[in-house]
Formats: sequence, C-alpha cells, structure tokens
Amino acid sequence: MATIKDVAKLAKVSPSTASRAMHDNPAISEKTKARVRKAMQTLHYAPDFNAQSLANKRSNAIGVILPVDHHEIFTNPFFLKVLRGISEACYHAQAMVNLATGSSQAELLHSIDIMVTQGMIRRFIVLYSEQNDPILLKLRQLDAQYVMIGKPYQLVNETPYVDNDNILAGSDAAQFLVNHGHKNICFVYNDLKKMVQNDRMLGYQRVMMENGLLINSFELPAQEYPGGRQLVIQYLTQHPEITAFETVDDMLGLRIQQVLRSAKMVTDRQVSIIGFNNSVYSEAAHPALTSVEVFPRRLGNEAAKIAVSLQMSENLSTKLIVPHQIIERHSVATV
Amino acid sequence: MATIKDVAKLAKVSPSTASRAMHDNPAISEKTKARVRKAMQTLHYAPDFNAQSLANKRSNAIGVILPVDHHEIFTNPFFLKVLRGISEACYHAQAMVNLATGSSQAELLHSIDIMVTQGMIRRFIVLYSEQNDPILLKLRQLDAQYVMIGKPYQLVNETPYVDNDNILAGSDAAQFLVNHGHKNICFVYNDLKKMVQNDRMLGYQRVMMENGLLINSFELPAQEYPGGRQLVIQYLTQHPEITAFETVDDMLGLRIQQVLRSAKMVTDRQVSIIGFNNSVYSEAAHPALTSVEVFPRRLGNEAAKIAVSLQMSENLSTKLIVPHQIIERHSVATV
DNA sequence: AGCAGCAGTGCAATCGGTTGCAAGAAATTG
DNA sequence: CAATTTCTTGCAACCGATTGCACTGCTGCT
Repeated sequence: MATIKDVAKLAKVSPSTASRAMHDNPAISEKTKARVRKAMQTLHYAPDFNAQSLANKRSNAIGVILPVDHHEIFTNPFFLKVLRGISEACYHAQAMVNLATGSSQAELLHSIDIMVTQGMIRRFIVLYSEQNDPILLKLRQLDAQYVMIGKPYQLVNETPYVDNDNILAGSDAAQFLVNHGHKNICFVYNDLKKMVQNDRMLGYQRVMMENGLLINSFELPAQEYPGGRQLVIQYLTQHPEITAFETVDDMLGLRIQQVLRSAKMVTDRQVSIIGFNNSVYSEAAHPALTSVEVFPRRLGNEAAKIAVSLQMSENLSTKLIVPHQIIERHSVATV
Repeated sequence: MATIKDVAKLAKVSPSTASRAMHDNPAISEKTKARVRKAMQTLHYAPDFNAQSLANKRSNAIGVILPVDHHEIFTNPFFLKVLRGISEACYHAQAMVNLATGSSQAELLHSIDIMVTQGMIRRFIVLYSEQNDPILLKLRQLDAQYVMIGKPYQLVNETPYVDNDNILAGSDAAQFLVNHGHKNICFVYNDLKKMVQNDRMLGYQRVMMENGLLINSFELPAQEYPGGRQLVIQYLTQHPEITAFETVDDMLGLRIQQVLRSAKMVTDRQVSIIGFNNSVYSEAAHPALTSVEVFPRRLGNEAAKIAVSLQMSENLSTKLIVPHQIIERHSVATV
C-alpha cells in the first residue's frame, strides 16, 4: 500500500502539502494539487483510516444503533432493509459502518461508550425512536452526533431525523378504504405510546371525520399474548358492521385474517384489510395484504447521507420525510 | 481520556513497559505488572483502537459480510439474528463489528477491499455459503482470514466454519413425521444446489430408506414465480397418498398450507407439515408450523468467537456444529 | 575480583497521517 | 529598486499506541 509519503515524493512535494492538496486546502495552488492528484492516481493511493482517525481524533465510521433486543426486532425485516440503505450510502461516502447492539440496555450503553471513547466514532444513526431513551442521553453526554430514523420525542428541532409522514400515511390508507366503499372501518393498533402508531391513527381519524364516519379502534396485543385470538373473535362478533380494518402493521392484519378464516362463526363474512410496512407478512398472507410501503431502505439511505455529512460542530438539523406508497394486493374488496 | 503515557507516569514506568505489562509480556516482572494494572484501574484507562490498529497494522474490528442483495435476504430474519449473536460475542471480546453489504457483487468486493486495505480489518465472518464465491477468493487474495456460517464448498478442511448438522436435522424432521405415523412423506425444496437444502434432503432420504418408505420430493420455486400455486395444486391432486410434507424452509410450508386452505378440491384433506428455521413464517401460519429451530443467534455467536480468536498466522481451522431442535406447534398431526 | 549471563526496563523509531508556524518566493507598492 | 504584502510550501511536532535493541544491575561462576 502506498502511503502519503510515497505520493508526496512522486509529486515532489512534502507530505504536508500532499495532505493539504488531498483535502482541497485553499492554501495549495491548483498546479500543485494537480500534481498530487496525478501521483495519487498512479500509485492507487488510499488513506489509512486508522492513521486518519488517530490524527483527527475522529473516526470515519458511522455507528448504527439497533434497539435493545426484543422479539420484534429479530423478526422484523425492516431493520435489515434499513441497514442496506445505510450501507449503500456509506459505501459511496467512503465511510465504514459499525454496528452496535446489546441484549440489555446496559450492554448497549457500554458498547456505545466504547465506540466513542476507544473507537473515536462521532456520528451515529439510531434506528428507532423511543420516549426518554437513555441511549440518546448517553450520546449527547459523549458529545457524539446522531441522526434518527423515526421522529424524535425530545429535542425535535435540534435532532436531525428521517421519517415517513405517518399521519399522511394513516389517512391515505383510510382514504383508500373509503374509496373502496367502506364506511365502517376499524383501526387496529398495538401500542399507542409509539408515535408511529399514534400518528397513523391520527391520520385515520382525520379521514373518518372528514367523511362523517364513525371512529372504531381496537388494541390487539403482541403476539405472545395468548388471549389475542379470543379478543379478535369477540370484537368481530360485537361489531358485525365493520367491513374493513386498517392495521398498524401487516402482522396484525395477518392475525385478523387467520381468525376470520378459522373461526366458524364469522366464516362467511367478507372483511377487507390494509396493513403497513409491506413486509413478509403481507406476501405470506392469503389473500396477500394490500399494504403501505414505507421504503425502509430509503430511510436508511437518507439517514446515512445526513450522518456522513455531519460536521464537527454542526447544529442545523436536517429533517427529511420519505414518501410512502400503497401497494395494492388482494385484501381490499370494493363494497 | 487517559493515554498509555498517563498510566506509565502514574506507575512510574515508561510507556513501553506499560504497553508490555498490558499485554502480559513475560519480560515484565509481576511486581511491575501489578503497578501498571493498578494505574490502569485508577485512570480508567482504555486503549485507543485507532492507535492500536495503526501500530499493529491490524484492526480489532471484525468484518461481517452479508450476501449480495436479493429478495430473500431482506425478508429473512435469520441474518438479523446472526448479527445479534456476532455482536454479542464481539462485545465481550472488545471487538468492533463492521458491516459489509453491497447491492452488487462488484460493490461488495470493493467494500471488502477498502475494509482490508484502508481499515486494516483482517478477520471476517461470511454469513452464507455459496459455490465458487468470488468474495472468498478476494478475501484470500487480500490475505484476510474468515470464518463462515454454513459449510464451505471449497477448502472445507482449511476453512473455519460453524454450521448445523443439516443432514441430521433433515432426518430428525423426517423421523418426527414417521413417529407420528406418517408413511407417505414428501420433501419440498427450492434449490438443491444449495448445500443446506441438499443435506436436509439427504437426511430425509436416509430416514425414509431406513423405514422402508418411498421417497417423494417436490420443487417449489421461489415466491416470485407466478405458477407456484398451480404447481402445488397439481402435485397434491396427483399424489393423494401424501399425508405429510417436510419443507426445507417454513416459508414453503406456509405456502402449501395456504393452497390447502383455499383450493376447494383438497379442502378436507388433512396434511401435516414440518418446516425449518422456526422463523416468523411458522408463527404466522395457521395452524402454527412445527419447525426445526437452527439457533441462528448461536451460530453467529460461535462464529464471532472463532473470528476474534484467529491469530495472525493461524491455520488450524475450527469447525463447530451447533445443535438444532424441533419446536412443536400444531401443524403435525398423528395419523 | 572479574566476567558471563540474564532479568527487567527504557530509549527512540515507527505506524500513516494532520496542522501550527515559519520561511522562501513571487507579486505589489511607493 | 527596496520594502511590504501575499502566496506557497516545508519543517517539525503530534495523535496513541508497539517493539527492536541497548543498557543497567544483579547473580553466580571460576
């Protein structure tokens, strides 16, 4: 591997000049820069990241923080897609991607500490958004910068983030059902404390109100909760008027679908479903779920682009909204 | 942050002695080592990874190579679980985790090149196994070490890897069905060129032969292939004797299940299914699929442990087989 | 006593970059 | 033409570690 000294020698300048030329320092004349660039070319020069990080006291790597272990994460392809987007952007920006996960919060906090203090990583992407997240606090304490995927709960104005417009997505989905003639639509969620879910529900509510329709909602607890099935059956029998569900995630849609198919009492009832995230679940379902694609890869990509461009003392925060799109399959019928 | 010089000063030794003491160099007396250790403690010393990497010409990071983009990867939670396992082991070994992905092979190759030449990363974990993989060739050319997840196709003896015993898993699954009284069992696969699938089928065949039963197999192409559904229907009608399927992945089991439920002609036929990987699909299915858990997290964890322990010129390769386990749900009935 | 041998430690160079400061060269000014 | 300013560039220190080699004392031997 050629070093900067080799380049300097070939270009007949000192290493310092070479270094400055490479960083397009205005103190260096265009002529010299050209010579240095040529030398770099012929030697296939590429800087040593570790040496750079050492000298700069700042790594070129981007830290990626996954949420603390949880059944959902493992099964949710969302994160993998986001990772791909991040990886792609970092590739183009010549940045390395450094992963941080932990089975407990303490472990994750420690990981991050190490990345910052020992690895000199200064820019992070946080793949989730949670209320009062100690991880974010830690990052701030360590004086590291971060961009979030999902809208932050705190310091909204100071935090760069990329997200979907979940309110709009929620209303688009509802409007889609309304356009198909549905009037009694139920919104199904998991945990309204999560902003994504809450926002989607707000969007749903807006459309219902605009159309003079009644708001119905139903909380379907996480899969592990055993009584879930029974709850669905109960809800369906108590609300015979409902013809469509808007579920905050495809998974919930799939579960409703399964209940419908197996519970004899409601077997001949035709119910439409629209889900979110366009995940494996929507394709696995039968009929395949119509779903709102949120483009996780794009989310990751944009987040990474912002992260790599973060300067040392940047404090204008970028906010970026990536669009969503309804993917029509076969789970929504016209009434 | 305290540096090694601070530690040295406090312990009243030179930085070189401090460094040697930290690495448990036999040239340093026990007394001195103790002094250095105490100094490290009181100063909360932690080495600067970049400085170390620079001096050692070798990063403490482990590179993790995901397969080139492909629909499967995005939807397959397997990889995320493996990543968690890797991350965990690396955390305990004080190693960083560096991700490499690419949307094309060229991009991935280039990524790896950068990681090795510019990042000084010398140890990798390859999360998949493919025939004639140029990535592996590249790694060898760059003189990097790697451990694979999945059995390698080439250089089997020289390559450290961790894998399940897929032949055994294949026969355990078959035996499970046989034990439940099934005699006409069909093995469903996707692509026999993949060793995982081939091995599982071998295991299946062995059990069938041992029990004097007929071997049946059926290739169900990838989800995107439109005619798949029709193929299943056709197979089912042509083989009315089949009472159970062993599918090389849960996904395939789910698809068969769906066909069974929707195709009127076979509607009252009772068919048992056992799948592999214990993925989201098995829980999403109804009835939930009995499936063979392969412990992806453990696979990742062990692979990482091997990777971090790889020495510079190591050439004894470790092979590690992680066990599997049948997770009983409701998709296998006794006949 | 003299000297070899060895254990224990420090000096100084090195890894591959970056950057403050000074100095030389060129251009401008009176 | 000398003096001053403005560009360019190089010197040398530094980032935080590692390591070959030399040096100091001490032990033990003859």
